Formats: sequence, C-alpha cells, structure tokens
Amino acid sequence: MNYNKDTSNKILDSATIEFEEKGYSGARMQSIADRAGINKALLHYYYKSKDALFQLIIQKAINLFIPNLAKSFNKSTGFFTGLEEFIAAYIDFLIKHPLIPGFITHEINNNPERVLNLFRASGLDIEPLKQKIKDAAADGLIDDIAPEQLIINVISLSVFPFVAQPIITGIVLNNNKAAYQQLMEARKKEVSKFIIKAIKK
Amino acid sequence: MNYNKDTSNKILDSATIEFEEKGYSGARMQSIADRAGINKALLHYYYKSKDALFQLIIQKAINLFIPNLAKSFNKSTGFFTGLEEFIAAYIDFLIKHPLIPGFITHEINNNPERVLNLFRASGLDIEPLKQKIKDAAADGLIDDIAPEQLIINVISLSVFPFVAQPIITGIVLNNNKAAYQQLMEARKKEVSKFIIKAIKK
DNA sequence: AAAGTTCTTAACCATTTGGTTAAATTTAAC
DNA sequence: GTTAAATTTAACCAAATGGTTAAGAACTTT
Repeated sequence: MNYNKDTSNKILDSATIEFEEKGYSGARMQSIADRAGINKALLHYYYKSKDALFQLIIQKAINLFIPNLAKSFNKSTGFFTGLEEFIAAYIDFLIKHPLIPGFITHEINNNPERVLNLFRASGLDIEPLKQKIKDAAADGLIDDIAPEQLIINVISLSVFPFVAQPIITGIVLNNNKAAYQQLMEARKKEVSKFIIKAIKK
Repeated sequence: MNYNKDTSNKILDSATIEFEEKGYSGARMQSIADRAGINKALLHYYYKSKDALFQLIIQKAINLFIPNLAKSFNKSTGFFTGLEEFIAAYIDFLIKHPLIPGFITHEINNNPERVLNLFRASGLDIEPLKQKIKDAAADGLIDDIAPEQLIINVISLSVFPFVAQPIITGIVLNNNKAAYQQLMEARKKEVSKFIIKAIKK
C-alpha cells in the first residue's frame, strides 16, 4: 500500500468541505470522491471509512477553532490591547474558515462526549483567563462582571455572525455578499471597541 | 381518512425534537415513530413523507425564531427600555426552545433559498429597526454605529450561547448544567446592561 | 522495457432507510 | 352490540449508501 500525498490532501480538502457543509449524516462518500476528482474505490483505498475520515476532519476543525486564548492574553501587553489583538486575529481566522463553527456546534449535538473530549484533548484551559478577568476587575480596570459572561460575550460577538452568515446576507443585507465581507472585516475592530466600552471603568 | 388530534400533535412534537437534534439528514422516521410511541405505518398515515413533516416543522421553528423586532420597538417606551424588554423576552423564548437556532442555521446551509423564503414569508422587515437606531444616534442617545453591526451584536449575544450550549456547559462550566441555566437566566438582564453601556452616549 | 505503483472501471454486496400494503385488532361512537 | 374509526402487525419494496473486489490501464521509477 503506497500513497500519493497530493491525492491524499486533495481528498482531505474535499472531505472537509463536504463535512462542513453537510454534516456527518448529510455528507456522501461519492460526493467527496467527485469533489476530489477521483472515484470511490480510490477514496476507500486512502481512507478506510467515512467515520475514519470524519474523525480526522473534526479533530482538525476543533484544533483550529480553539483559539489559544491563554497565549493571546499572556503577552506582556495590557488587558485591553490583548483583547483587541485576540479578537482581530480570531475574526481573521473565521473569515478564512467560516463553516467551522456551525460544523462543530452541529456535530456536538450528536455525540457530545466525543466532541468534548477532542476539545479537552487540545489542552484548552480557561481558568487562567477567568483569573485575568477577575484581576482586571480587582485592579479597577473594568466593571465587575462574571468572567463566564464576559468570555461568552467575546466569543458570541466574534463567532455568531459566521454561524448566521446566510441569514445576515439574505435578510439584513438584501443578498449583498460583498457587504457581508465588508461587515466582517469591519468587525475586527468594531467588536473590541464595543466590548471595551461596555466593560471599561 | 380520519385523524386524532392528540396523535397528530404527539407526532409533531416528536418530529420537532428529532429534527432539531439531528437535522433533516440525521433524523429517522422510525425514531420519530418511537418517540411518539406509535409505529411507522401510522406515522405515514398522518404525514405522507419525511419532507412534508420537515417543512411543517422548520416553518414553525422560523416563525418562532423571528422575534417580532418591530413590535418590541414600536412600543411607546424609550429606546433603551425597548431594548431591555426585547432581549429579556427573546432570551426567555430561547430558554424554552434552545435547539431552534442551531437547527435553522444548520438547515439553511443545505437549502439557503428555501429557508430564506420562509424567513421572508414571515413578513420580517428590519428597515424600521435600522431607522430607529439611526434616529437614536441622531438624537444623541447612542454613539454612532452601523445599524447592521448593532443588530448583529444584539442577536449574537442573545442567540449564540444556545447554539454553543454543550461547549459552554462542558468546557467553561465543567459540566455543571445547573450553572448553565443560571447563567442564561442572568443573561436576560446582563446582555442589555452590557449593550447599553457599550452604546450609550 | 521491466517492474512497481497509482488510479480507474464496473460490477457487486449488505445494510439502512423512506415508504407501502393488507389484514387483524383495539378503541370509541351510536 | 354493532358500526365505524384509529392503531398495530408484519411482511414487503425500491432506492440510496457505505464499502468491497478484481482486473486492467496509466503513470513513474529504475
């Protein structure tokens, strides 16, 4: 059994698109093969089952989705600067991978434990972040707010517009896709501005 | 062909749960029948196909999901009070129907036009809302902000925590489901407080 | 050009799944 | 208690789908 790396990557890319768009149960092996420009026999020659392929892809998606929160905030820069940098970088990533949040949130319903374990395996730990927020409040930098609420607010404002992209484009922006892209680009600064004004003392 | 309304509703409820949890392609007619405590033959006696059942349910979901934005804001109460009332009511609704947002955002990917048409058919029109925001800015009540950005922020902060419920409960709250419920309950006031501070002049 | 590797063709299999059918049985109505 | 309506049983069908197989064609490597 020998493999061509080009082919292998082509399959992985195709499968990523298929799974992210349709979800596990909606994805079709034939469709993945078609996207990759190969046939089903070769697809199974490279990846033994739909499930195996899915595992690889959702694992990758989660590892991309989990922002290295701690890293962004452990820089010596201040609280607000760290927040600004994190949000800009995170929205930038989401512009490149807009389907990942919807993919993960959908799949987590079918098998919460499996997906949560992938999250945990990525070494994510939000405790230091909670502490940073508490410290900022204790230092009088920001208002008192439950750290969990602030974290949820930051993630919501960054991520949700991508989960709701078709609705925003179709309803709020009268089908103007360029306007959507401009809006997301603007959010790289808009979101942190909004949050900082909301919490700054 | 005669129908028992109890049975018909029991099926509709079961199908709603099944579709919201699994999505169209993941939902199984057998599973819907099982949930309703009936058999497949009777299920098809009441609803002729999976597709027909799905149409009914996603239509209902959309009609619930679309908050009557205009209504909430057309009250004679002020801009901020209207905002507070809308957010509290909307989060309240989401606490009762937590799976609807994920359901809709997932299904809209498979058939954007069909789902968008259901949105449009509901008579939703956000133009008056955009105008209200512009007026509030012109009156010096709030900072200058693109109306679209503010609308997206309000919806994101209200809705996303429900789309991400398993992640929040599992990762942020160490699997404490009661803590999740408390957090959402608190958000009914927290979110509007956060937003108003962010925009108030 | 020989050998090994990568890929295609195309037929095939087993299972799942949406959907149907007809007879039998239970439940409610008169 | 008879009739009509609602539900079950269970067998069945066709299409879709994940996966397999074996033979051969095409491309690389040596």
